[in-house]
Amino acid sequence: MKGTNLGELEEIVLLVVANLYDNAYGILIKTEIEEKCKRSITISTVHNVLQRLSEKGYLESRYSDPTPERGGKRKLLFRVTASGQEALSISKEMRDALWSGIPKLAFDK
Amino acid sequence: MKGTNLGELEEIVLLVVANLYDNAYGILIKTEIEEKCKRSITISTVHNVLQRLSEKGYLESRYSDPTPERGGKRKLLFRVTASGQEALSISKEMRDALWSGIPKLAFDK
DNA sequence: ATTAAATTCGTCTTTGTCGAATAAATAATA
DNA sequence: TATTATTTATTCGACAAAGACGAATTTAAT
Repeated sequence: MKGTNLGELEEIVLLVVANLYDNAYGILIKTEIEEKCKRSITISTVHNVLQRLSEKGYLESRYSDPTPERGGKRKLLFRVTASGQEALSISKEMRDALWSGIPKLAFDK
Repeated sequence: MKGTNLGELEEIVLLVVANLYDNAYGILIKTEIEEKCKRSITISTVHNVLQRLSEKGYLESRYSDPTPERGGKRKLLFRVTASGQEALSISKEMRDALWSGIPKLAFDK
């Protein structure tokens, strides 16, 4: 990709952040990916992608307040930007169009 | 990816090969991607992906006969394998599920 | 020989992936 | 009540896999 297209993992992370709406931060995103996508992934991989998506302008972030639990450090909360939504939509429409063009025969036999 | 997941371009190429059904070979795949996906791509990139998908067992190929045109060299024709169809379906279902879980609010600023 | 349609090679950039380091809270305890 | 765990989080550094090209090669017709 020359920087414009969404990578395979990038798209998943973006979708998961949208799913988590107001509560999207590293570890929750990780567990969500593992459950919803039946795929294991480390927390550092998640953070890496999160950072790249932010640099591309597809995510924005802010820090939450610390919570009064053991280890209740502040969290970096993410949100999909307008440009991120756009990228997701384009990607979806493109793939939907390709799927709709597949002849029955192609997949039977 | 640890070899198991479909890359972003890999998925597109797989879908385009399915679209082209009986006539999927390098250059046609390239032009098809450029038209359907509004995205430029070189022929060597296409061949590179085609080869990787074959190694992964998602595509199978055979040579056509040469055609009686100037430069009508034999073509390497591709076809999506059962395992390739499976990979495509899994990927689609996963993404559809993620899309269906996105709350309205997430995208209405 | 030349030209055209195809595929293959070699190389480099971007994404994907992880382990280990670091940070900031609460809990334990001497 | 310092100070040393423990826990939840994020950041860093390194490497593998996938994406992307230009140039080289092959094979057919002029």
